[in-house]
Formats: sequence, structure tokens, C-alpha cells
Amino acid sequence: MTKPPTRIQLRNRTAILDAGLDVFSKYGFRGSTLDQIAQAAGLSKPNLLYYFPSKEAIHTALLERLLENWLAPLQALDPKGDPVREIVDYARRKLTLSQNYPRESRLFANEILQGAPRIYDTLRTDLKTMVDGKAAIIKGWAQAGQIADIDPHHLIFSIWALTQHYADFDVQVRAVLGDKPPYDGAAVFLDTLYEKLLRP
Amino acid sequence: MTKPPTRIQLRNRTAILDAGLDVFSKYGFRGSTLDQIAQAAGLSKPNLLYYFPSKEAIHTALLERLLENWLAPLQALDPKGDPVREIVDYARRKLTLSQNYPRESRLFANEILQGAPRIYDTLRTDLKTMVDGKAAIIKGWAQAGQIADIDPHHLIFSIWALTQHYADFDVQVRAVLGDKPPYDGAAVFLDTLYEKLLRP
DNA sequence: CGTTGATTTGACCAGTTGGTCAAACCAAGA
DNA sequence: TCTTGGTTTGACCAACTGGTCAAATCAACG
Repeated sequence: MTKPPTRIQLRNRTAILDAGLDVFSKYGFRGSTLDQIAQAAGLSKPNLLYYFPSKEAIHTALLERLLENWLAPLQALDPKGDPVREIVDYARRKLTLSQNYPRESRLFANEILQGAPRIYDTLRTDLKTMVDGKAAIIKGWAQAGQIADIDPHHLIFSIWALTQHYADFDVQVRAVLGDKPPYDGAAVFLDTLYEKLLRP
Repeated sequence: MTKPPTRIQLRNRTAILDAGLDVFSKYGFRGSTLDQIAQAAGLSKPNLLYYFPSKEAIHTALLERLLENWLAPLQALDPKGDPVREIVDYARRKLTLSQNYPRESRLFANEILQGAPRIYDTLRTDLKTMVDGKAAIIKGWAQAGQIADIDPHHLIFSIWALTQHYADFDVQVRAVLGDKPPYDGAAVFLDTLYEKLLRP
């Protein structure tokens, strides 16, 4: 019989996760310290460890929450929908995700850069299964002549790469663009790109 | 009157830089330790610091060497060449770079993810200047009707994103593809993509 | 108000970190 | 062979790391 979390527990747990996301997404697991996270959360270090048993536990909690939301937009790709529209919409959803949750994107990027030590298994099983499934759908569309004949796996990679780039390389993108805000132009560009690429 | 480096100096300096590249590209600056680098280089920690004054110095040396090679392939984009071919060739060069120097790509990615603390200035000045210049060339091609009318900045970003993805997210790409090697398919995909995108 | 359980913290610990230094070692030319 | 200057290392240090713990504080309910 587990007790329901108190108001304070709820507030502090979310504050810690938010602070952890800030720090981990910037410096990766090894490069982040509990002191940094504690300070960002406005708590003392021992107080952090009252809510989470270890640094690892905070990181794991963040990654788990991330993976759920990360796989969702691809899941929504509908085999019964209009092919080009389905793919363009997926790219749009991913771009919106980059815009609204850049820290999550960077947390994921950090994890992958370091060799995905904590989520490699999920990638190899859950992610691969889902991607293979969606790739088969896209392949079907291509064979039916509804879209151009391109490699569906690399198509999916391209959506990941193009959209996450705006979150992960945000600093560089803004440094090059100067004052111009990135996301309006990016959305137009992506729309055009996938229209042209996919139309048979 | 600086003395020329001895044979031993040359060997150890390159060994250290190579080891540093290994470690920094995986864990970022803060997440990497001198002990790790020393061990990877086959040297003792004090011996490392005989050749480089600090951890920072190793990292800086790597970043400087990187930036030279990083900006080169875009520099080679020739205003007098055939537009579509010039851009496709640039994408190819970048993809080859990802394939042959994935650690360099990841070192760069780590630096950007962390907010580019050490190279932000270079990005804002040198990189921006060069990108703006090349963007103007591409814009010119578009206005002359030689290629389709797309935003040149985002076109360049797309080449960066698509090619570096294969180096930076290597683990994920391979986890999803299984046994299939990534780069053959990637090359074909990129060729098709930019052909279709750019043809007027 | 008093009590009880949740919350917070200062003091502390052992291991790791980047970095120093004097002493030892070694290669090669005289 | 001896000398000299480049090279290597063990011992060491102060600061920081993740984590512990007992004691203090707080919130809320009867």
C-alpha cells in the first residue's frame, strides 16, 4: 500500500527533474554534478537525495519519460492516411517537438553520442521494431506508386536529422542566422523538401 | 628560436591528441578525465601534462585542428561550377567526412550541445561570414533559374544535419538498421534528395 | 497546543579530479 | 665513457565528487 505523494513531494520531484533536464541535456551524465542540479532546483544536495536515491536515478527517470514521448509521433503515422501528407505531418510534428522541447532533444543526443549506454537495448528492440514497421508501410506506398521510390529507413533518419538539428545545434543555427528566427524558415523548407522528394 | 620537435615529442603529442579525441568526443569536456586520456594514450598522467599544460589545452588543440577541416568542404563550393552538381558534391564530401572522421563530428557536436562555449565566437564571425557568402551564391543560382527557389541557409543546414547525423547518431542508426551498413544507402538517398529538391 | 511524520540541513566521508614537483631515467652526442 | 637535456614517474595536494547520517525543522491534523 504505497502512500500518495504530498504536494511538496510533487513540487520538488518536478523541480528536480526539470533541473536535471537542464543540466544533463547540456553536459551529459558524466559531465553533470549533483551540486549543479541541486542549485538549479533550489534545493540542497542532501535534499535532492531525499527524493531520488542517486544521480543515476534522476537520469534514468528523465530518459524513461523522454522515450515515451519520443516514439509517439512516429507511432501516429497512419497507413490509411494520404502518404505524402502523413510523412510531411510527421516531419512537422517532430519539428514542433524540437521547438518546444529542445532540452529533451539534447538529452537524447547526449545519450546517443555517449554510445547510448542506458537505452541501447530499447533502440535495438522497441525502436527498431517500430521503425521497421513504419518503413514497411512507406515501402508499400512506394510500390503502389503513391510516393516516389526512396529508402524508407533513410527517409525516417532524414526526418530525425533535419528536425532534431534545430534543437541540438540551436546555438550554431542562431549564430549563423543572426537575428532571423530559425523555425519559420525551417518549417517552410521541410515542407518543400518532403513534397518534392515524395511526389511520384 | 624555437627548437624542432623530437621524434618522441611527435609520437606522444599525436598519441595524446588521438586519445583526447576518443575521450572528448564521447563524454564532452567536463565528462572526460585526464586519467582516461592518459590511459588511452598509453602514458602516465604527469607525462600527459609534460606535453600539454592542461586538460583545456588538449581540448583546445583538438578544436582548432577540427575547425580548419570543418569549414574546408563548404569553402570549396564553386560559384562557377554547375549549381546542382556543386551542392550535391558538397553533400557527398560532408558524408564522406562523417564516415571517415566520426569522432571529429562528435567532438563538434558535443561542443555545440554544451552551448559552444569555446567556439561561439568563431561561429558568429568566421562561420557566419562564410555561410552567408555561400548562401548568396546559391541565392544567385536560384534567381537565375538554375536551381529551385529554396532558402539557402536552411539548405546548408540540411546538408549538415543529414550528413553529421550518420556520425553523431551512429549507434542509433546501426541499432535500427541491424546488419545493413549505413553509408551506401545514405549516399544514394542524399543524391536523390538533393537532385529532386534542386532541379528547377 | 502537542504530536507525529514528512522535510531539510550541516557535518562528514571516501574516492576522484586536475595539477605540481623533485627525483629518477634515458638517449645521444662529445 | 661521461655529460647533458629531454623524458618519465611516484608521491603528493587541494578542490570536488556522489553519497550518508543524525539532528533539526516544519506542516498538518487531532
